[in-house]
Amino acid sequence: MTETKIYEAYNLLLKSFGRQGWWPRFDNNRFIYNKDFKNSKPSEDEAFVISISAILAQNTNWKNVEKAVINLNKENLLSKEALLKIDVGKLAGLIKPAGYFNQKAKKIKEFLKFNKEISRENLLEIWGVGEETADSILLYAYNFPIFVIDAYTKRIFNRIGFKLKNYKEFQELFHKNLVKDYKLFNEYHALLVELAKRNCRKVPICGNCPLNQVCEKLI
DNA sequence: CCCCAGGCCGCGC
DNA sequence: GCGCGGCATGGG
Repeated sequence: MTETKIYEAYNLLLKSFGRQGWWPRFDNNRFIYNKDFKNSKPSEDEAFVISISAILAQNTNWKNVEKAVINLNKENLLSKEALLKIDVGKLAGLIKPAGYFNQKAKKIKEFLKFNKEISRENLLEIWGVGEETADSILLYAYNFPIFVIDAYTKRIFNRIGFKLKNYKEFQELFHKNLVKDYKLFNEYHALLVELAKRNCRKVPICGNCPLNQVCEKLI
């Protein structure tokens, strides 16, 4: 049964990897994972940094995102007011380590203009914010119970045996078969990212995969 | 040298 | 609506 399998996969991942503590909070010039999972709602300042880092993380290694955020922090630029004051070229130079720096500088500038109510529909109107970035902001910065789908999620669940294609289909799979609990969605997505890094890579390493008992291995 | 990374946009069809 | 090229640094 689909529902059982999705919960089972979650429990296996959690047992195997433990809590991931996403989204890491930026404090004292470094990112910290909340492994003890206090899970308090991020402050407005924290939500802003999460949102900016979600844009920087697009198709980019997280370590490079950290470098870019540290560059911004050293210039005291981790606030909407401060970022509004600098020009897009200067911003691009500071976020260089995150890659696509010209595009991302423009995307951040567009995000700074956003002044509507936080909702999926409104976030998607921002140039540079697509479905995954919008959902990441909603879930991790504002604790909306919205499941984040990324390339890893698609890869993993296609291998396990769900033959789905687009973002919407994958998201419905989780929304229809899990209780809408932001803590569950938070942890599940983070665990999937970890699985993709350790085992379910493009060329998979299946030997010690925690999901072997629920995977069809149709590779 | 290669490939990949916590995607998105603009375009052609 | 779908596929594809462009965007780009840093690590393995």
